[in-house]
Amino acid sequence: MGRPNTNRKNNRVANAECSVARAMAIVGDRWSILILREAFYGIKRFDQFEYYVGVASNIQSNRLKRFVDAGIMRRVPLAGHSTRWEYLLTDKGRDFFPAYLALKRWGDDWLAGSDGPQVVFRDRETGKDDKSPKLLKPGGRTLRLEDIEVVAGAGAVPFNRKRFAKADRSARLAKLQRRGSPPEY
Amino acid sequence: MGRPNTNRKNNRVANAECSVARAMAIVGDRWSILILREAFYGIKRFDQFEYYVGVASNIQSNRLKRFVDAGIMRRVPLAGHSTRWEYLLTDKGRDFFPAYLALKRWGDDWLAGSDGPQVVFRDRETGKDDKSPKLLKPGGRTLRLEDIEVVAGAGAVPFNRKRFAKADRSARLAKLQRRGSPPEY
DNA sequence: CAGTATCCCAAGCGATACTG
DNA sequence: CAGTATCGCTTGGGATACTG
Repeated sequence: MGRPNTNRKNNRVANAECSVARAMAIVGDRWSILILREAFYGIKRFDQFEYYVGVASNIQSNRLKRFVDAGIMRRVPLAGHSTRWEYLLTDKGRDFFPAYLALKRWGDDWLAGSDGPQVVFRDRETGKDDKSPKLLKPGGRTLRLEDIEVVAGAGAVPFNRKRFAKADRSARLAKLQRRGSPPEY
Repeated sequence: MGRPNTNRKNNRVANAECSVARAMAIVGDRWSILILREAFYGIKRFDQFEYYVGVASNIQSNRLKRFVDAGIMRRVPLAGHSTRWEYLLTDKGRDFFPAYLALKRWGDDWLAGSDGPQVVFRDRETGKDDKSPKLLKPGGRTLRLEDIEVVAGAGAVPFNRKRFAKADRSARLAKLQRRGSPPEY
């Protein structure tokens, strides 16, 4: 960090408590999300993951173990066999789907080839092909960064409690109203 | 991959075209998402990122460059200075926020400490503290993996077009109806 | 089929020093 | 302040070989 960052210890704690940092510790590498992608597409067996993801078997083995340890997948015997297995998503794993979807939506909007996305999701009820949905505000409008303000949560460590103190709100709001708009990013 | 995966070339192509894989090539490492987090919280300057993220300056320098190259941030002179800069989110960068939020929501739901999340987002309009919103179906119901079916998109490479052929739908639906429910994950 | 073991290289990362 | 340069360590990853 160039000059010593004397704050390092504080943000070590803050990062350890950051739920996004925790999520990235599980899925934040090159292959994990691709393996999850295949799981969302219905893939269950080792060799099928291998085939569709194109990852080395040692790496995949490592990732699947990590997923089982993290409670994202469970490893169950394939019906009738004692030495063959399936890797099935748990509730926790299935619940990651919206995050996958939001990532996909961003990629489709900003990184896709000119021909459009590789896959789309079709609603089972309506049969309609939809682009991955955007995050909506409860009212139904698309949620944007500008719509929100950050405040400390219930479990905030001191470092974050100070930083995002709710007390700031009135001061910050006043400032906003003087400027008439949310901060420029 | 143990035995040679003769399909490797195909999924190299398929992965290169996968918009999630592309997204992860930009933000799929330990630090990127934490730097983005700070940007979403309003941080703009090099030393402030350093302070709040706790990353080594060489790594951070590298990531900020990557972000600028990827069009997620722009580097602009700080008002009045010629040798000081700000890193501001572009539209593309700001539009990543929902993906960040979905990730956070999953982390808060499944990985947070017992005391609750570190930070919450407060709606600027209503002033209400909200958990990060879930993805909603257009109707308003929470979107779940079971609600959708995967079909090839407009830009699908042959590998994916075959795999997710829309023609499968009737066959798959019939199968589903026989079973009465979506595939077990 | 479903992995494990090994080897070796490349990249990531942290610490420190240095510069305009 | 805002980085760059360098060094050495550690991790990730690809290829191949091997096992029950």
